[in-house]
Amino acid sequence: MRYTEAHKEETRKKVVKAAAAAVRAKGPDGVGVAEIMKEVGLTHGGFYAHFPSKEALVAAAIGEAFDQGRRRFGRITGDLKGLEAFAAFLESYVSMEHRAYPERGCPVATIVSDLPRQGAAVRTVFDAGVTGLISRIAAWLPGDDIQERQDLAGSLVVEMAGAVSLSRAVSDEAMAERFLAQSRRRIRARAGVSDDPERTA
Amino acid sequence: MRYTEAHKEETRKKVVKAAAAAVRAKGPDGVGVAEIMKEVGLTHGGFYAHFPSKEALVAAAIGEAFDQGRRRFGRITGDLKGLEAFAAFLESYVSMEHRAYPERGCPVATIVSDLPRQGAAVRTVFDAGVTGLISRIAAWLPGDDIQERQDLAGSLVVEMAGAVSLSRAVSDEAMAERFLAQSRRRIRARAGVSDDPERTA
DNA sequence: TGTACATCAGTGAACGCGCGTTCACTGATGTAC
DNA sequence: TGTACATCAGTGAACGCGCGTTCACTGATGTAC
Repeated sequence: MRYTEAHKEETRKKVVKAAAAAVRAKGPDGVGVAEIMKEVGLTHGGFYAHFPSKEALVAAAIGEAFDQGRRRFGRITGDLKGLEAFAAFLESYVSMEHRAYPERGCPVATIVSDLPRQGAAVRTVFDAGVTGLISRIAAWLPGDDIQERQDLAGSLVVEMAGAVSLSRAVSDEAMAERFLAQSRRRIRARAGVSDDPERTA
Repeated sequence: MRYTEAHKEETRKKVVKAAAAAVRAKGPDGVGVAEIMKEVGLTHGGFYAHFPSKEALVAAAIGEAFDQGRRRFGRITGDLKGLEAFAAFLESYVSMEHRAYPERGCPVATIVSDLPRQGAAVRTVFDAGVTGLISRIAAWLPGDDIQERQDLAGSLVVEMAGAVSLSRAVSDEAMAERFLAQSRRRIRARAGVSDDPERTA
């Protein structure tokens, strides 16, 4: 079979990408190695040519999920700066759309409560992802006190991710929508975003 | 073996109680039927004399966890009323103590992200639990507009549960403590609780 | 009051299943000569 | 330029394990007579 030089790296990427979606959709313990390999068109036996263990894959997958989030929200905010960028990010994050597609959404909202049960490698990647996310948001907030911006950003992330994960946890769609709408409105107020007239309260 | 009339009911209660702790500690899919029966001093075979399936046990366990929460926070708030009761509840909920003991904590903060993967019976119980929790908090908030109080309570629960679950998800204790302290401070401000001098910002 | 039988919570072996991981093997291609 | 060998990503059978669930059985007690 012997493949070209770049082939192995490409396969690895495909596996990580598939895992990044699967981990968010079904949780780290809900996905199987065989299942992910099959999605990529391979058999499970070949897995260990790429990863030393399932845990290593889960760690890589969560890292990839955070990277996707970064790129995605870079695209969403576009050329916007400061609070306008944050407002755009917020609308897209705290939304029924985000709720509906965990497999391509923010890993924080998807797997928070799975994390305490994960191994050290996974948790390290998650810590870094959360720190990065908060720093990016802090950079959009006004004010000279960096620590204060960081702290506010942390609290905003807590409510944003909390709203999306709780909206997914309840099966009543109306309740879910209410959580999201309320959190969106209140987060906007807390961050100092001026009210958007097209939005309902 | 034949037992007294009340015996079966007592056994059932013990099983549910053990499950309520285990489900919060390890997640609904992380606990085994055999493990829980063993904790109660029985063998796994007898399980199906009490429950039709594992899912039924998980549903009962989550209901029990919400009930425990209700009793627990009734104890904590004591004779306090209105915002004072809420403030006491908040201090105890958004705390390192709560973070450290998921097995006796609020089920919302413990298993949010497991819920979308659970069956209908479990999700129904969870919906009811969340609704009850929010209503109790809404009753403590000031204002005449019931809907507005309910909405604010929802947003507060989102941040409270979000803060505790995110604080558990990160392994860095300092980061965890910061999340909790910041959320506590900002939730107090949002709910209109007057600043408590003994507390650091 | 005494005896035979019914009840049923709990036992423990067994089931089928899916999991993570291991391993001997394959075979197309790169490399050495 | 041609031939022999080494490489190694991927295959597929097999492993040990723990899971939820089933089931024939037990045996102390309640009930019928």
